[in-house]
Amino acid sequence: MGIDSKYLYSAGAEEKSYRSGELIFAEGGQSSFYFQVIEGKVKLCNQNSDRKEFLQDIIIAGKCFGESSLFNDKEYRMDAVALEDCVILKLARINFVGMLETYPKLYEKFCSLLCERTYYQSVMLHANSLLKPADRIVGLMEYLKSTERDQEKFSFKIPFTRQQMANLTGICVETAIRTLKKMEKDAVVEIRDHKIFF
DNA sequence: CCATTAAAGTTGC
DNA sequence: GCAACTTTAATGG
Repeated sequence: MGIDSKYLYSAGAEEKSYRSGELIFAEGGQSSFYFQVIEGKVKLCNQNSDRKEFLQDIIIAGKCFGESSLFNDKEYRMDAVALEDCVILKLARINFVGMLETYPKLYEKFCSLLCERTYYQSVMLHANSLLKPADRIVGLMEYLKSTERDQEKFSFKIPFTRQQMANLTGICVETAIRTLKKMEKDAVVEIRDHKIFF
C-alpha cells in the first residue's frame, strides 16, 4: 500500500481524474510527481515495437506509482495508462520531499514501499527468465498469492484476465489459455466459471 | 427483464 | 500467431 492519503493532502497533493484509457505519463517523460491511486486501476507498461505491450504492473486503489524515479532525475521507463476511470493523487517532488522531512516516520514507509517494488521486480524478472510458459505463470501467481492471508490451495482468485497475465509474463494469450488448461488438468490451478483459482 | 454490442476467451490452422 | 468462432460482461431500453 501507499502512504496514508491525509499526509499527501496536507502536503498539497491534488486529485486528478482520468478517463479509462487516458495516458497519465509516457515513457521518456520527466518524472516530477508522486502518484497514488484513490479510485480505479492503472497499468504500467511498455509498448513493443510490433505493437504488443509488455505489462510491468497493475496498480490498484491505495497503491502508488511513478515513485521510482523521484530521486534520480531519470526519465520514465514506462507508460502509465488508466485502465478504468480513475481518481489519482499527484504530489510534486519538492512537496513530497518536504513531507518526508516533516514526518520522518514516512521515510520508513517510503523505503518499505520502494523495497516492495524492487522485490516484485526481481521476482518477475526471475519468473520471466524461465523458458516454459507454465513456470512464468506459476511465478506470477505465486507472487500475487504471497501477499494474501489465505494460503489454502485454490483459495486465491487471480485478479487478472488471461490477456493481462500473458502481457505480464511476455507470452501470448493463446499460449496462456492453453497452458492454464494444461495446469488445470495437472491440478495446479482450478478453473471455476472461467475464473482462475490458485 | 431482454436485446445489443463490446470485450474476453477459445480453437483450428 | 492469426483469424474465425463462442462466451461473457456491460450497457441501455
